Amino acid sequence: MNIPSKYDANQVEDKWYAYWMKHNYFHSEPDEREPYTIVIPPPNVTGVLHMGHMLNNTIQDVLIRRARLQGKNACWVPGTDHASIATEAKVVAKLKEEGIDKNDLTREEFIAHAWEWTHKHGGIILEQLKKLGASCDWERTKFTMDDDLSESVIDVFMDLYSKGLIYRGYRMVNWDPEAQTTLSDEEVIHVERTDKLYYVKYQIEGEDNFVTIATTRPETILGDTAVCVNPKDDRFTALKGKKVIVPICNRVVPVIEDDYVDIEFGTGCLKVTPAHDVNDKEIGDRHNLEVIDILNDDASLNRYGLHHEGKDRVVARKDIAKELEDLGLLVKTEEITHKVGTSERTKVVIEPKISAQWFLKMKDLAKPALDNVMNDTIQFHPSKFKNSYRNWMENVRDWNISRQLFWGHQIPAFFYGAGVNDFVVAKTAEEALPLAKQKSNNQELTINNLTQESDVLDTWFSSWLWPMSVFDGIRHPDNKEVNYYYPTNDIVTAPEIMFFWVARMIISGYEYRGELPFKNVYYTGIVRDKQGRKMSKSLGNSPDPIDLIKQYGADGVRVGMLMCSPAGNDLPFDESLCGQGKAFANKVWNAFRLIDGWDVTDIEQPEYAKIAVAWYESKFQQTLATIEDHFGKYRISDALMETYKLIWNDFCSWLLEMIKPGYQQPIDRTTYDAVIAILENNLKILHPFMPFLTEEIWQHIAERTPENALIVAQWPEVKPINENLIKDFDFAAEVISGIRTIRKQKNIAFKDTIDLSVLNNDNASTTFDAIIGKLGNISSLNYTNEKVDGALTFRVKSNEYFVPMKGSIDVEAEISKLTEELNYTEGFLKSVQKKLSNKRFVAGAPEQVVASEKKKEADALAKIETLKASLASLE
RNA sequence: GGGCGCAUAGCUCAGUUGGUUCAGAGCACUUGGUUUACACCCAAGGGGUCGGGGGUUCGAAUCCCUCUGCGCCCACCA
Repeated sequence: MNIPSKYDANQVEDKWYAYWMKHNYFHSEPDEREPYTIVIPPPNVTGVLHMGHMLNNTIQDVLIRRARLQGKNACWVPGTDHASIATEAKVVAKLKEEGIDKNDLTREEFIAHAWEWTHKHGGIILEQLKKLGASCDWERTKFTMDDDLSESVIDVFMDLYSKGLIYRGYRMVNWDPEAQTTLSDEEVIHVERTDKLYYVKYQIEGEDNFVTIATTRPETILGDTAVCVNPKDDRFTALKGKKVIVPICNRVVPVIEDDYVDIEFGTGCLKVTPAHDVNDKEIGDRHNLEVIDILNDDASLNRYGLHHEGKDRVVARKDIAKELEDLGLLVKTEEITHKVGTSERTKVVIEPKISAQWFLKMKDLAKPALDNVMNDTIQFHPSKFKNSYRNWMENVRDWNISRQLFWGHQIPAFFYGAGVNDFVVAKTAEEALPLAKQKSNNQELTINNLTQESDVLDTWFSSWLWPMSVFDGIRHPDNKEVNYYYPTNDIVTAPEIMFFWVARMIISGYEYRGELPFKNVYYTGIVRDKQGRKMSKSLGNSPDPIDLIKQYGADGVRVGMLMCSPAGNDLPFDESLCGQGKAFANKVWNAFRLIDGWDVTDIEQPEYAKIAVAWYESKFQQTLATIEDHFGKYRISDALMETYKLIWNDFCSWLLEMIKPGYQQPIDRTTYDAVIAILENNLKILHPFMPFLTEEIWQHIAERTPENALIVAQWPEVKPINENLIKDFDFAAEVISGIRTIRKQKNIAFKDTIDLSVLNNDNASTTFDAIIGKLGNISSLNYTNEKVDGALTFRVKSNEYFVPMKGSIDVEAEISKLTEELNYTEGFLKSVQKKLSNKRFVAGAPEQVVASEKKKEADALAKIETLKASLASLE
């Protein structure tokens, strides 16, 4: 065979990905096997792969590959999200570069541009996932604006409307002046920042007296329609029933009283601007105040801004503050730290704005979604996220689902009038017309009187259906696919989108299929740099995943990412971890090269090889059980680390060293075959983590038909564990370690053989003696009944080992070593005896604990005896 | 303002119901080692009063209280 001495990851990875694709291993069709399904969290269609995607998709691929090896019908559905706001913003920016203003385009023209952009950039991210080794069923690739998925979205909208769960209302919503659309509450991020708090005097009507209010937004003064104090605040009793004059616009507004006002804050006197603050709106509603909206959609001042009309709100704020100062109405300013709502997408400060929007009533829908997470029907990993989930669900508010954008699913509603409710919900104008005639009581209506709602739906209103819609389970709830694949098994996502996405998928799942959308939710952490900062494009602290793959191989990067990513904890990413992954690939490759280079003959199997193989088989089974346990608990990092240690330490450092034939010696066929079988099992359990490397080696080991590729091999079967063998090995390993220590201390090269005598106080098994002889390069291993004079010694448990020295030994050094050990043992004995002489311990502790303490005491006593005897013989 | 979580070796983290093999792993570090797979390697070794204080218990990294320092989520205080 032609085995290269260096492992070339890039070349190997491209080769096997192409091979897997060619043989269609990733594709799934419903059959008799148990399904194992994951739907990908669809990345933004025009996005590029970042480290978060790398982590997230590596985990999904590990899970799906493992399931495939376990003989399940593994199906990983990929796809992308149209990402309404984000994509529209990109298209707007691109058009702007070309000198085109979105407002000059018709809806159809704009959407054509958006599709062009989507076709150009969409799918890049999916190609990048292939480099990572993602074994997605690419034939099933979906896009949230595919015809069938769009139709599902519209169907759901109409259904929820018919159930009375969707309504249109004139409400205070979050307005993003940059994107010029409303946002859901979840899309508003509260950011702490320091602003100025302005104290402004309002003259009391008909008096020379003033009242002072405090505000962070002096520009909104122009929209003030009242001044409010707390009725319990006796400082302001004189103000009752009076009116004040709003500065600059000189509007005369009433002084009202409301419990909402915090007596402690500012001056205890609040200006009320119902159009621009949620609380003010509520106060306004209670007191029937006029609502004066002073802003345009881009957050510049409108005609109510008077001589400030047309200025941006931020500019106007400064200018108005200046004007107030000039008027002598600005008492003072002070710094204030508070939280300001900003747009998740555009980062600009959100403007509360009253407008007519579409809402989904959430409260009743949320009920089963809450219950089934709390009772673990759907499991969260880690479970700590149940708390915040519950908190959100219990306080869930109606979901603003309309967006003033073009790119997305246009709301299927047709207006026949200007009123908030002058509409009917229908797929087409033709279907809408009779309904409109009926609802409006106007038989004269024609199709030309109908206008479709121009708003589109929130992006999440399509992704919340993803686990169902990718299997066409909305339009055809009884189709074979959805019945087979749904509910899916796992969803792997970031806690940041728990409310945006996870919660809503659970809600829609129960509403439309009456059951959970997935059984497990695995929350990944945030990928951070060494300084603990979140990796982001804007900070420029994120390595390019594709560069990493080029440098370390996809397998290396996968291992690097998983080495440090416990579920739900942030991942402090350090590129050197990828180096560790690459080193591991190299290690496995070289182990294979060693085995591959052996000359196999039909000689008899040596006893030590038989034992070594039997030991590893048990060790493998024991470790496999641990790995399965980790997987069961979604502790992927631990599963990987366990696999890593098994292969590096137990397989390479111990087993291969134990059975390795001497220089230019052949190996017997029995051992060789056993080692190949062992290697194959190792490759199987390593495959989910390092798919490329393992397939490469697998295919080198033997000629494989496509049916016998590693990717579709069978997960190792469970066999009984010989625990005595493992125990005996551990003992032998300590002996070998003791020999190595003496060699190092005395500078005895490995190639020089040594003799070893044993005083077998511990009655230790002799099973591994041949192996001790081999790995210790022992010329003769003798059992003895008495101490050996003039020898170096070490102890394992209560066994004593003697390495006779030909020349003189360093008596002083031996004495000090033994004395140190004696002192330690005596101290240890003392603490054990103290415990045993405590009556309450003996009475209170479980029997086995007491017994073990007694055993410790006896062992220590025996050890002290032998140590003393050794010392005596030296002195 | 409400809620949740974290603090264990230089770094990143395990440590399940308090008790055998409880103070661990990987990396890093120190020392030695290359004719016989791998220096992306092998071997040996050092390193922690388990954040501070108090309590419960025969016994606490583990349970309780408290303090300190971080992190996250939610929330309409101008």
